[in-house]
Amino acid sequence: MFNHFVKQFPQLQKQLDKYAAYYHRIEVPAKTILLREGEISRRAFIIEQGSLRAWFTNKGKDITFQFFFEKEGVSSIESFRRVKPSLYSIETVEPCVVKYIHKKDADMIMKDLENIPEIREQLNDILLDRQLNYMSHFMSLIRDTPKERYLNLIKEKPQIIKRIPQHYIASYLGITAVSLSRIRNAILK
Amino acid sequence: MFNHFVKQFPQLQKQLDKYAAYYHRIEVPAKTILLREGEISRRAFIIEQGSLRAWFTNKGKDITFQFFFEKEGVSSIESFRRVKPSLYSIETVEPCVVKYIHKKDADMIMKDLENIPEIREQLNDILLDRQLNYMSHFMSLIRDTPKERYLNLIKEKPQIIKRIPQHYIASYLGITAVSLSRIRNAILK
DNA sequence: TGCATTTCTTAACAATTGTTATCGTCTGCC
DNA sequence: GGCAGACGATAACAATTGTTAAGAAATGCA
Repeated sequence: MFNHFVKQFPQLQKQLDKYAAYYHRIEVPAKTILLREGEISRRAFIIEQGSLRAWFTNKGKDITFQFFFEKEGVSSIESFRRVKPSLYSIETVEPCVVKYIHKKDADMIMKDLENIPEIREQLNDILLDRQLNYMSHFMSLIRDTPKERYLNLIKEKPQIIKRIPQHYIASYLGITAVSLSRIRNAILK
Repeated sequence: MFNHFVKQFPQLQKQLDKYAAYYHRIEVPAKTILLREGEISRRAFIIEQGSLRAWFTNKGKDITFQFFFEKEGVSSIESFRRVKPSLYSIETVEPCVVKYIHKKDADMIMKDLENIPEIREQLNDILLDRQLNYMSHFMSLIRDTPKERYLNLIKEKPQIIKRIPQHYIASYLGITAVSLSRIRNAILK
């Protein structure tokens, strides 16, 4: 909920704005961990300014699997909704201004919103969108080579290329930083 | 909806059973295409017996990205719900007995069910489960080597290893059939 | 400005995977 | 039973990616 598709639904956004008083606003430097892997998420975030990444550790290396930018909502959804330890950390990449809401307030708001059938439908649409989003990522990973995925990223999400350090992008593509550097070199011909 | 998580929700299953009359039952041989890539999905399926795969073509090769077995629900969800051309085909792997429901009937049933808050919550849970499922697949693809993914498949989904031809499994793992054969050989030591 | 840290590139070599082709085995079916 | 097609293993070679290391370039901050 409150995820990065919210911005596509102005009507829903309007509803959420009614609850603006429940949001807290903080400014944090780069590399600030907002949620640590293994902890239970008790806050959901919206980015006002800056960028975040979601990452986890595996065999001593950290692997980034998602990036977030302005106006996007961020939470460890399974941890937030189901009150379980998060499988990953959420950390600022750039210095950020973020707003957050506590779980108890979010739950209350959701109870309100779910009584409005129209809003309910939009929330369902958001859930479906997220699912299709992950599905299409998954399909791309088994279909495309790393070079194709990188070219695709340049076309589809240029802000990632411009604003995110390359070694984070490398793990997002499923390769090493060295390999991504070689791919970039090969693209220049 | 009606997906492979339904079986985890007996109460929901009970509700769906009330509408059993809307389901049609068919027996089809192996390699029968139930939905063709590019077509609009007008039916949702439940497998009574047998196995299915979801696949698409890319550069002349076909890539399988999901398998389904008994009691699981199968549909091209974005095509079925949003009335858009499907991004992939759905095809039997083994000879199957499947039940299906027409979209107009499914829509009607959903309208009924959504009025029951308890059921609504379970449907939401199902959507969230699917999302987490794809997310965890995605994380595994950028985290693990093909060999690790294959070993994981043996442990987590042995029915895939036992019942699905190897070259389908290979594309599901994001590698070629030759490479999977080599990995199997290496595992034997 | 200057320094420490982070980020990126490149090289050399090892390991893995892709490609193409061949061959043996299995399977379903008439 | 016999046949055609599907399936899987293997070989040889090309291409890609991983690993480790070193150094250059960029960045942030005191």
